Amino acid sequence: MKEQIVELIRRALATLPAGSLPDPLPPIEIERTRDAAHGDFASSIALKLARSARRNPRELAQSILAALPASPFVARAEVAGAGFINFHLAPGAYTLELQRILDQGAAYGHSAAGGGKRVLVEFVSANPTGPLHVGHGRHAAFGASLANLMSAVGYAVTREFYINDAGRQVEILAASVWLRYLELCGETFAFPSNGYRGDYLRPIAEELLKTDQRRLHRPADQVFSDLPADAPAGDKDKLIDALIERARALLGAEAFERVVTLSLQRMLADIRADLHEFGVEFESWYSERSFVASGAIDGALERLRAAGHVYEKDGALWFRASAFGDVEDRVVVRESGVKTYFASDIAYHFDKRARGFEQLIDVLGADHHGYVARVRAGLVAMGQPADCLEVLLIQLVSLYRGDEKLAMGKREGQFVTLRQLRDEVGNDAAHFFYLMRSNDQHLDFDLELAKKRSTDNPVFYVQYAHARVASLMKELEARGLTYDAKLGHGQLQLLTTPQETALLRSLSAYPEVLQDAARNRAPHLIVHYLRDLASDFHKNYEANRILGTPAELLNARLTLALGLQQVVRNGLELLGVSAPESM
RNA sequence: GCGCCCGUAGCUCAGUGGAUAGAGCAUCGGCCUUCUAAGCCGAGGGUCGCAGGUUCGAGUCCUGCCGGGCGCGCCA
Repeated sequence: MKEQIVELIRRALATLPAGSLPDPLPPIEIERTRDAAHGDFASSIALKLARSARRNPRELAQSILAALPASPFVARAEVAGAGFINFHLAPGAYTLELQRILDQGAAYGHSAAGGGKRVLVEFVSANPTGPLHVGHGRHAAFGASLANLMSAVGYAVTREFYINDAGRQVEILAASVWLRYLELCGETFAFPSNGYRGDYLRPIAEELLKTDQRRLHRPADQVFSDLPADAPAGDKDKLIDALIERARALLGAEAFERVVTLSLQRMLADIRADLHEFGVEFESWYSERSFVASGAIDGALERLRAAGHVYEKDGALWFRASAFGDVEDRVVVRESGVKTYFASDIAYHFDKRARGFEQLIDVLGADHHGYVARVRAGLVAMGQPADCLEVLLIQLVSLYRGDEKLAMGKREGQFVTLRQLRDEVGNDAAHFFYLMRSNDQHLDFDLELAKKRSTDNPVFYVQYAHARVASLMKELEARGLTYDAKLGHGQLQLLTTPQETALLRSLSAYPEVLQDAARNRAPHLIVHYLRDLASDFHKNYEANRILGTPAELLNARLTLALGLQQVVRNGLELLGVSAPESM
């Protein structure tokens, strides 16, 4: 709809004398007006062109207006204010859009604007060392919805979960499981503060006891003898490293690896199940372990070395990140010869490009912001364009129960899991609430509100609009009537009340909202739109009775209701929220 | 100290450089014979943190300051 108005202006401009306008022309932009007195759409093109054309804006607007081709969609256009051109649409333009909604159904609002560009959206990528918590839930909801959005506007999207199953944390995980196993064998000791202390490891330890019986049992004094002291007096890092070494020595490398593998498998299975239950799916689960094993990291480092972007200092190998926009250089190979996580991350991001993805989107926690510049530096050093990587940082989530803020410190070990949250408020409310705010805004998640069955609760309010239409159709049937689509579509000119007009206008904005939301990586715009749309519907529902009116009006109004229902369903789908038939 | 994010109504937040800055909640006042009152109608409520600058036009862009959050490892 918007595009049609833009096209009219484009054609009008083309008829103006060539020398009077800048070349090339700036993009023609029109926007929905805030004030109905200004019509439906407004363009400030004359204001923007006035300077370079050295003409008075209003006068320029007048000549554009005069050159505007006639269109059945535009009732009238006029110059207003400082030089705006306001377009008042013919009612037929909106009813035509309503027909388009019902013709296109689930595809309404979708476009090919993305041109099939291959985009990799990486999100969640939680360490497989514990269950997902409420913060991960926001990442999951956001990443999934963003991927849906970009897919809807024509990008070829792949969702990827990067499994951090390599490195020291994995060994800490295995050591932690083994210690729980030793407890099951009757040993008692102080659990190291840097281990994974959550109860979620106990079932894995129990499984280990079943499969291996007591073969991995070693007395606690043997395990802990001559180990560094734990924090706060000692060094918790040294302790855990020594403990890992001790476990390897006492069990043998092979047995320890088995504990690693078992632990990883169980943790990952839990994460996958959790996300699946949440309705979040990934096309790609990319294992760091196998990536490391493929030699890709050495390859990347070699590439950097060949290009002269690394140097040795203090026995370590440094990447010259400061030459590519980072604030300082970064270590890629430690003095010990062990590669840093950063080295594997450079390689990983390069690998994404090598797999043919043009645009890389990382959804990360806001605490990773310091990481963005160095990863981009790595990509640029490897010959990739700086803007191929886009990092979207997600701010923290705070849980509330009404006014009471819930403590969620990981330190206290009492973090709330995504599963607990889902169990309490349900998947729909979780998705919706996670997506209500912009990603760069802290999110206050009110559990009480999310469960409410009333208008205060936005997810309920929106779903209720959908259910109300379904209920309407049921009541229609109960009264022995049927919806006559043909009659309805032919009588849309009867939709003339202020509420109907407002609803028609709002509905027609959906494709524009999708474009905006996708372009700005902002699923929350869909949430706000749906809330407003639902409000327009409820107002109309109260003001204009549908059942009991003459057949022409009845079917016209049903058509509008069904169009609303379709758009609500489409929007909720993008958010990962269900559209119930009854509530 | 350096870096990133945030600062808009009592609260939580929208607001691709456009016209008189919006929504929900909360508060106050109304509306059920009639399709779900799980709803609707109305009212009050603003120095867009402060100060400069760019622009025909700034909540939006630039600079400086103030306040809040987060991060600054040869951890991952």
